[in-house]
Amino acid sequence: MRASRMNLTTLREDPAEAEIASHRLLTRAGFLYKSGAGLYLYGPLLQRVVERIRRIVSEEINRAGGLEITMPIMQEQALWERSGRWATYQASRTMLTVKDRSGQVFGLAPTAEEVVTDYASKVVTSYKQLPVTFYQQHTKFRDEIRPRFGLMRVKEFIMMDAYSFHDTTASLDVTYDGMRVAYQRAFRRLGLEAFAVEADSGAIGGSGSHEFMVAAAVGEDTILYNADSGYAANVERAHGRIAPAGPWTAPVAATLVHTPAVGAITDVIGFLNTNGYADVQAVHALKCVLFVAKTATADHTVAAFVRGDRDVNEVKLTNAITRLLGDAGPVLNLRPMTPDEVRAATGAEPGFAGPGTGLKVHLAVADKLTLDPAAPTVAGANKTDHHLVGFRLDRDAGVTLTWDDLVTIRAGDGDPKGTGVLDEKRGIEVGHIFKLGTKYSVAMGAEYLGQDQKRHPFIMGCYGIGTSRVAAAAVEQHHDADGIRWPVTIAPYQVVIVPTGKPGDAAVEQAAEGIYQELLSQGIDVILDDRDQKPGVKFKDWDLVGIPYRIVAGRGVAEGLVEVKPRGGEVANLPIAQAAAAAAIWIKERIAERNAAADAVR
RNA sequence: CGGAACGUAGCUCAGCCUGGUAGAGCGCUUGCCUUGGGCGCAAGAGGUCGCAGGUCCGAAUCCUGUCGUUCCGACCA
Repeated sequence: MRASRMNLTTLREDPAEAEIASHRLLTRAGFLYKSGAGLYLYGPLLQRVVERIRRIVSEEINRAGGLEITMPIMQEQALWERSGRWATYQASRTMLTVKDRSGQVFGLAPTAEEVVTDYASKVVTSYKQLPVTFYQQHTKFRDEIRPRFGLMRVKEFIMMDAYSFHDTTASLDVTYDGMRVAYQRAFRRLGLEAFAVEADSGAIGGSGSHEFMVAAAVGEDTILYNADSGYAANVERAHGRIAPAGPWTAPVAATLVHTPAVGAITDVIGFLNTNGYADVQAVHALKCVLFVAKTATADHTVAAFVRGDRDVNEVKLTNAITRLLGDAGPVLNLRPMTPDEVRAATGAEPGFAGPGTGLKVHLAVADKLTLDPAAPTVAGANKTDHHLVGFRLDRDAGVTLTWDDLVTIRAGDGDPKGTGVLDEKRGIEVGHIFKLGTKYSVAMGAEYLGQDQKRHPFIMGCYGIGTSRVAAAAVEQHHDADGIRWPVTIAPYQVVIVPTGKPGDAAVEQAAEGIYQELLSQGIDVILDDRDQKPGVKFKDWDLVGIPYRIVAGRGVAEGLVEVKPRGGEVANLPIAQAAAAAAIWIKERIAERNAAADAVR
């Protein structure tokens, strides 16, 4: 490709709304154009990057046995009602809908379990066809509350979504592990350092779920991990060991104490320390957080209790409530109570809620890891400006408690698998694998005929990779002060040739053209920068765009030399005749490294 | 959903408080100069100031509404 024909448009200044490197650089280098909030046009360069990502992902899913298909983006409401997900997606308002001329309502695919399950139920009729995996890489829609960070969180994006069908859980386990390997191979070929973490699988079915994370400070997920034991989990599901609270000098019976205008636990403890309870600490307090959990049929008021120094994990709480509700669930939405709702539930100003008498909620859940029912605590008294000191859950509770896992694990907590301590980092979720079980097949009546001559619902797995998000994650992981440093496997072009020198310098132009033609003939994706620009402009542009390898034909040409330079690497001078071969070899070596890394995946 | 800010040239922004009919830098076009890190010289094109009302002799500027964008927040008691 000749640069004069590429419609290359680079910006010298950062776009005003870009907060993270990938958004900033992709916009400045002309890969990305914002069409609306959370809506982006992929420019010619990004199109090539996405195409390469797509190809590598497809190759790996194919290798794992996947069959590529294309499913409709517009999906009938009736189909989604068969799985029961129409209501949940309407409640959470994450699905965009459209109407056709007759008024029929369609959802725009956020995922495609319903469509593919319906398909499988029609075309997969015998156990002899199992296992089978269908997948696509297609546009998805999510009505995000807040799209942001450029390509990272958008309303419309490209996702690889795969769905596997099985007759046994053992078969699902095999495919699930095969997909894990395929993902890891794909990410290594794509040049991403991704790692698998245990993920929340929701309270409904699902015997396992892992997310694939790219470590990045701008990531929206928090991961707890221990490099020694290999434990890694999303904070939404992470387990840990937490040191128990030590003893303190508590009154024998729960004692009502006037704690004027101190609602927050640290303030309450500080107040008590100077008013007769010198050794009580936040770990001895009982934190009560009030929520409203919405299900399809009702709003349930919920009180959640954790130790005073810890936080409630809303994902864990949602799952706990769903387990508690059973058939009355699932929880579609969980939100903190408004101050007015808190007053109604406790009869007190916010800040003084507790599990004693006077608390009026439908459900009360206590954290089993951090709370000891027999230990004395400090709890809100459900009376403005008052706490109960020496309160015991086993003796003084005014509500019926359910014990479950609610606490948010944090750095410094013990590794649940061993003796080490957990650390914390941020990650970008680029993939997710999930054992679905029979949730969709049972709901939708998707069955096959087994060897036993009986009908059985499919056992399913589903798997996703954020194809377009991978491009953004790659930039987050590979950039420097000058611009993007694309991994060779996904770079829009692999080599750029920059002729410099006086216009009409025939020797320079011939050298550049010769190298260009030679690389083209070798199938290398190469750019010849034939623009009438000063060298500085050209160098800046290609560093920004992130082409991995650069050949400069300039003042050395008189001595028969050109310069070669990998992006971010050292300059070397080579005879003109050797430049193309050197570039081709360098490219092939980098690709071979990626493939070797992929082959090393266990 | 709640709150705040912003919307002026392709981009980044100034002008608005104190109304008088629009500016800078970059980019773009043309010509000259020539070419090793975006910064040589000159000339030029380009905006009914998001949209709709209102006030006024006069509105980018003041008022109201509306649309859009961005950021923050949604209560851990």
